[in-house]
Amino acid sequence: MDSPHSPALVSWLHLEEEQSVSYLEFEEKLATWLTELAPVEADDIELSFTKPPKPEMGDLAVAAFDLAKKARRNPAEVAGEWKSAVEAALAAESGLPDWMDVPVTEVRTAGPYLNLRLDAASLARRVVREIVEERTDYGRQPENSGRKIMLEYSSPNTNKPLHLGHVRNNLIGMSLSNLLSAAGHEVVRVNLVNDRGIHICKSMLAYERFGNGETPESCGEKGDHFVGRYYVLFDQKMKEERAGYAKSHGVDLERFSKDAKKELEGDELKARNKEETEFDERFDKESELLGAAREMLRRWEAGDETVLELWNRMNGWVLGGFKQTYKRMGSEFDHWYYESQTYQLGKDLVEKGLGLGVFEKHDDGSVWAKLESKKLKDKIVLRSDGTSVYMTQDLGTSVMKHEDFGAERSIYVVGSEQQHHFKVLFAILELLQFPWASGSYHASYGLVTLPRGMGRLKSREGTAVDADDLLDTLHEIAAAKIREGGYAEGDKAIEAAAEMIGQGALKLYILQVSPEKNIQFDPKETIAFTGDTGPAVQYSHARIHGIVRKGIEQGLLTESDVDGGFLSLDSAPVHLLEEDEERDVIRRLADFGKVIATSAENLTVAPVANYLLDLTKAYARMYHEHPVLGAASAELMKARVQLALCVAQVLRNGLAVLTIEAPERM
RNA sequence: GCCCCCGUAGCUCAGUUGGAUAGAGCGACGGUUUCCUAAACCGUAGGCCACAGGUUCGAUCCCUGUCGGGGGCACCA
Repeated sequence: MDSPHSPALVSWLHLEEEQSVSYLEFEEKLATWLTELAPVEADDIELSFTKPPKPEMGDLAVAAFDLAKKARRNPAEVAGEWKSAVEAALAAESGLPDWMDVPVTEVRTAGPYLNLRLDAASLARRVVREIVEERTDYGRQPENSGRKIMLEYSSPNTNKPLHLGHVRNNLIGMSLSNLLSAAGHEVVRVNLVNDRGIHICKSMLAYERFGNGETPESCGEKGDHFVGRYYVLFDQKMKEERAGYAKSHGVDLERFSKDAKKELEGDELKARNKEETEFDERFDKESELLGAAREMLRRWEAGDETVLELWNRMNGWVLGGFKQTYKRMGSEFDHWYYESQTYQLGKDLVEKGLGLGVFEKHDDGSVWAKLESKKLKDKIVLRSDGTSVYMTQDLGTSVMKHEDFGAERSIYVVGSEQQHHFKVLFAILELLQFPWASGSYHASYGLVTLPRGMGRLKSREGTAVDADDLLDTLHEIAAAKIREGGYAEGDKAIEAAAEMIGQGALKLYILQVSPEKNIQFDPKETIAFTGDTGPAVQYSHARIHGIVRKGIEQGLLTESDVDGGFLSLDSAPVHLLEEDEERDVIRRLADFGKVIATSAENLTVAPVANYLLDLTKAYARMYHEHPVLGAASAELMKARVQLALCVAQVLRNGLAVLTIEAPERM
């Protein structure tokens, strides 16, 4: 790689540059160095390291398959020559390259593989130094990508409270923002609130008719649950009306029930289904309640003041409730968009697109996007009555978002059920020739389903697992566990710990699963707190701080020893850490930056979550085998304390990406 | 009918972007406690990586097909 600096400047910068090289960059340099030594010209081959299957085989492995293929030779033979070349370079009189502050101490071949062993003491010193110097920045890449990335997530409807699906959405959105920011990008987090439409009018109408002027304050209810209750009430009243309608029209609704249909087959079933849709269509047209809701929407769009006033009041209640939940979960946004303010925007765009031939007006006045060239079905963008649809609104908002922030990439965190919508959206944006359209990306994720028989966590509204209920339940279970085990004292401390642990359990449980997969959500497993769980990671972190406290108590360490959170680099001889379990932990600590970088490239935080679980286990093994405070010498004790503190720092940094708190005591 | 995603231990999930002997947790069975928090550690059992072809020196990973599960293909959002 060419340096942008002149040779003189580089030499002047030398010391500083060397220090700022992260372990991640060290591995990259090592890879290019190896490429140059390869017995086959390999400029076009990108070497990547893997881990040998067994630790005693070495620290890094490279396969010679690609080289061998290029030279049409035997891989093992190529590896053998390669090994000789590397050994010669290591033994050269000119010494090792300046950047190689962790020397390669051994090169071995195992068939087609080249296994390298790194000097353990140097590696320990280097990794520990990097962590101690960078602390919360360890694993982060400098903010030099020059890329601004916009992330839209959460996107709630203001007619009912947040549910389990929103929880996954928020967790993915929050953690992905943190991850991309850690990878050196500038991130803008945006929430597009869906605060308008017929569903909003339903809860408004129910409130207007049956609310008797009560408010969230008057009945001590969280605003979003309050409004959600009326949304459910609307549905109930609709069902009642439907039943009455059926009766007065001589239709037996029992005929449409699942039980009744179970006995039908083929044409009979088809006929019955048709009968049902026809009935529903008729009822739809004639329903008094639905008609009133539609009328309300018309008045809303016409700017009717009483409707707008009610809408404002109820939206305020819901948003107030959402903000409480967001705050509790740690969800933050840089900017909020409201559909009520953006839903008209797309119309101008459509006008413009008509000129470009992207859209086409039909005889009935409706306007369609022509998508044949993208191998998609045409999509309506303006109804025959001139009103806009979801797609129109999203087109407008996309343009507005880009005008406001000019992000190079725009990521939409939205469930996989909307894959088709985004495929169409991006296709239209491209046809409209927005240069930034290709930077659009749908970060899709799967559903969260419950195992059957899980009624306990169903929401107050009875439709889905309510987010607040879920957080409360986890909190309570954690609190009970803490009381039982006597892990904390005082109500305040118990409550605080319970909240951290309950959320840690939930967040890690959800984030460790790859986003594209559906999650089978089993609350029991989430709050087990043992094994591969968030609390286990948090617990490791807390115990490390417990060790330091104990060390000070026992007079083995002084307050000033660990003044800055770590021991000083001089006082902790980490090169003494030679046990297998210690080396394993050090190697894992070194890998953190790579995990962050590749996870960011792949737009998923799941590997970060799994990395933390693995690090936790590796640490537990080490801790179990090798006493820290009871180490054979004071020197070794300090080295182990330092390593433990490094583990705690990396756990903390990783948990921070996942928006999980790292408690110092539990 | 067409499109997208998923299928790995009894259950819930990882799997270094195609490489060496496929890994965890839970559950089961057995062990470890005068020792820094047992919310722990160690061991045993448990696998045709859904199935069948193909590409490749090499496939859990890529391609095609079949089966199974989920989601979608609105003048709903």
